[in-house]
Amino acid sequence: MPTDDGSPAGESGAPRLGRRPSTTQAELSHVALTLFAERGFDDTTVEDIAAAAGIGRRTFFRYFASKNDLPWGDFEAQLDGMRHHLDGLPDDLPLMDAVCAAVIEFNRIPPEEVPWHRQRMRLLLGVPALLAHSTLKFQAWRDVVAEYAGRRLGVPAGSLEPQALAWTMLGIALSAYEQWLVHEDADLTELLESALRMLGERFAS
Amino acid sequence: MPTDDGSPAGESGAPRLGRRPSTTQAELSHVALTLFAERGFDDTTVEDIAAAAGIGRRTFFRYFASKNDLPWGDFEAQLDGMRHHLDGLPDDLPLMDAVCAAVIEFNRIPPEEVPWHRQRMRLLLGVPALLAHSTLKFQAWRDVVAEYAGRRLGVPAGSLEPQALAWTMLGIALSAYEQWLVHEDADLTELLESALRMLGERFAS
DNA sequence: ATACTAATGGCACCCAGTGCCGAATGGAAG
DNA sequence: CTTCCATTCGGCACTGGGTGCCATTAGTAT
Repeated sequence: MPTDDGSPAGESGAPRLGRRPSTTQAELSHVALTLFAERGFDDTTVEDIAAAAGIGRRTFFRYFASKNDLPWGDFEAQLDGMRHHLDGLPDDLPLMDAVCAAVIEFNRIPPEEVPWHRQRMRLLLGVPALLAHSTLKFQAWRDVVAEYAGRRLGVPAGSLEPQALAWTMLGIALSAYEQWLVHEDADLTELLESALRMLGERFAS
Repeated sequence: MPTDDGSPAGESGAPRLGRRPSTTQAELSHVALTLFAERGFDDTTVEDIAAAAGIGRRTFFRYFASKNDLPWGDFEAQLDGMRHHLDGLPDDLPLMDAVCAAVIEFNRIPPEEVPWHRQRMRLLLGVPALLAHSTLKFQAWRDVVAEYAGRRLGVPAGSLEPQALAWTMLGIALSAYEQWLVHEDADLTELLESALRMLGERFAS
């Protein structure tokens, strides 16, 4: 499963042994997203993608576990980034502030990548099959938040408080994303901050 | 599509015309849940279920749009119930209190149905394929909450506030469910109240 | 050249889901 | 009882995602 291979293109020092991979996850992802934009997700078969990338259908499934994983790229790496960011926050920062900061930071995207990311998210949240599949990815995201919260609160990550907090954060982030997709000119960071602020005000009744 | 037929067994006044359905959604659902409990969801094929129910594979798909829908029963009817309950709440009840009350009411289950419901939810939240599919069902649930909140706030249901609120409520409910599934003796209503209280306290920092 | 390693991709297979269409089952009209 | 009609049933063939198996290919090391 090259899906979890950290060195897909083979730049690392290791002299490389055996036949080299003929493509990369990123390459496949790119090819696929292009096809999706042209014909739509459902009308693009795995065979189409494999053909467009010049590999066999069977080989495709060695790079991605499923067609649904294509738009996600290397999500695990991003999660590691968030974990790292959370660990670097000072302990005297209130838990909520820390988590909010992490959510905002996690979703900060460089201006030049905005159109690209928009298209990706429009797919993920707009295509039912992808939206459904995304739940499994978001579960991993929630785990990151819950583990941090659990550590800070001195309770198991699986207990109610961390879990509820993680779910809430996911909800806030996704509703901000929905707004972002609808309003072409909106700024994601501002939407996130606004949504977080709203929640605080509404609950502090 | 008998899936949205309100009178599956034919008790309504209409004299019935043409051949009568040979089974019902509820019957199929029951048969399937039994098989799932025995062999597990993934190891039970639609053909198995159809055979156990004494119908053809093709006919199965006239009662349920997908294998994933089996554990859900008539979710739409329950949503109607929640809509109705929300509409009946007094207008001077603060929005948050109203929504919290509705969430708790929606998830109140008669004691005799607890074991059954536990098994259903254990499936829905434990089997990846079902968890993914559930996102689509929860979307409808969120819409109910968001529409009420939008009406109360005088803004479109699709705007940030109602959406964020609906997401948050879903998150709270699901984290309470997770606890409920882990702790055999826990009371769902208490868990929900506890989770909602927690959120209020944490955000009122 | 040989041996070893790793990726490729064809083939057959399973399963979910769908379109098509004739057969079965009922009530109502003659 | 027969005819007509509405509705469901279910077989058949097909698409498309995903997997196990295994021979083939393309590299490195000796």
